Amino acid sequence: MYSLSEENYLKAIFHLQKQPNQGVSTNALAEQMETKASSVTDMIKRLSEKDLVSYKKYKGVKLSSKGRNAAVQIIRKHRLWEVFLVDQLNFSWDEVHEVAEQLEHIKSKKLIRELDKFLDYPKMDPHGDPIPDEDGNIAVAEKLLLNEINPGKTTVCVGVKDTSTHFLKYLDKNNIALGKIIHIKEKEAFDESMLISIDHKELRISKMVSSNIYVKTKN
Amino acid sequence: MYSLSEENYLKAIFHLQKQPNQGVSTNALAEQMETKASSVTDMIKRLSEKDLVSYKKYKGVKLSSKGRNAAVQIIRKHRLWEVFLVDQLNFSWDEVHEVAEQLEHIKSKKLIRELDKFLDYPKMDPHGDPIPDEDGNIAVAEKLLLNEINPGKTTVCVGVKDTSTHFLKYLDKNNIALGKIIHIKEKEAFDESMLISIDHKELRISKMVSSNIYVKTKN
DNA sequence: AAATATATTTAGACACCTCTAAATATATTT
DNA sequence: AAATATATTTAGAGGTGTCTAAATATATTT
Ligand SMILES: [Mn+2]
Ligand SMILES: [Mn+2]
Ligand SMILES: [Mn+2]
Ligand SMILES: [Mn+2]
Repeated sequence: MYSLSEENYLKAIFHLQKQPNQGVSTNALAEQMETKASSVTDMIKRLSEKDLVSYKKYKGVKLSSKGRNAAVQIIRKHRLWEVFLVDQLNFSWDEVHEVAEQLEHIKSKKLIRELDKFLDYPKMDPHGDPIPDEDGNIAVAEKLLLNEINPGKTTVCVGVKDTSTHFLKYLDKNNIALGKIIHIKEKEAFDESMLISIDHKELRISKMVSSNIYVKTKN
Repeated sequence: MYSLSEENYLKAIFHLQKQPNQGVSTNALAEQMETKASSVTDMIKRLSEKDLVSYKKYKGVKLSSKGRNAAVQIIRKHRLWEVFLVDQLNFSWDEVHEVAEQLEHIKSKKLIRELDKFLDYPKMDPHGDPIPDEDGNIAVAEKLLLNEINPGKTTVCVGVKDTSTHFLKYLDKNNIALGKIIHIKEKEAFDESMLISIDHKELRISKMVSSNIYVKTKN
């Protein structure tokens, strides 16, 4: 199939292409891949050769449907493995990403199908991200960033945007987790910090924090 | 740590070095790795550079203790994953090897420790091979090849030498599996074929078969 | 519109791992 | 011991994926 490197590029392009439906820039891709722009250009040409992306010089890359499909399958595997690690192997949500980055490249249809069954067909990974189904469909959850919600509202935490160990550990320390009820008491105008309450305890969080927590407003 | 290729070479050397305690020949290694002798020589030099093997031109390679340790850890991972696939994910013993070949290269101490715990510290893989412990110790089972046993004896199947899909499927078809009681009724002198009984049913097997089944004599 | 800054590509190199063909060393026959 | 066969290494090359430095294209300022 595709090489480890190719798979990682496809995934990176997919993630970057999310918001705008236009081409992903070489520089953005270089940053995501932690490599140099020139290396990206090289790889893009190879991917283009294999019809995994469409590429016009200086205009960025877009995934072809073939490329998108490959990317989604890798993301499916990544997220299923993350569920496995947390639910079955006692990993915490800040420890899984690195290992899942490796496991997502294992090639075996049967493996991933059986893993899915074994985990009882989970819909979400430990960070609240949806798990694509076998056909590549991804459920779009109605979720908003906490910093966009007005004071007075009560919400449920349904995901995180930043999935870095640092951020996740901060959340653990402050009792913020998926499913937790977050009530917004105040929003400071000048720095957009918030006073929230979780488990009947008050907590002040910066915009940096509130803009990385996904919530669903609770009726 | 080590590259995928390096790990596969280390494992191959380990397996070939088993019987004799002398160097593994370039050609033997080339065959095992399904590659060319010249490629082997190249790689051996790199492994030697990293003190993973000792190498004298024209005299073959031996694993250093560093190399042996690396090899054993990979084998530990391979066999633990095989147990996982069979016990938890409904794989049959002839399907696991290919996937385990990939999974054995995943790098995570915690993963393998938790997997071991999750599987309740298995001692054997689905083919009856011992799983090395965390320190690299490998239990030596008392086992003999079926073709070395005399007629009249009753034995238990404890392992297989050939782990190819073909052979394992043949065994499935004939109800031969780990733990099965095998009674030896006759041994034909001229072709060393055997008449055995399993589950009260008689079966004639060739030397090719009997010399790939490990058994333990039953009292 | 020209000048400047930024983004992207190209050129040339290198590490890793593989290959074929040729050279050399070791083992086996005669 | 010489001849032959086999095993191993060396030489030279290619693919993948990366890098730095230089060239070129696009975007932003003035
Ligand atoms: Mn992840
Ligand atoms: Mn995730
Ligand atoms: Mn195996
Ligand atoms: Mn096995």
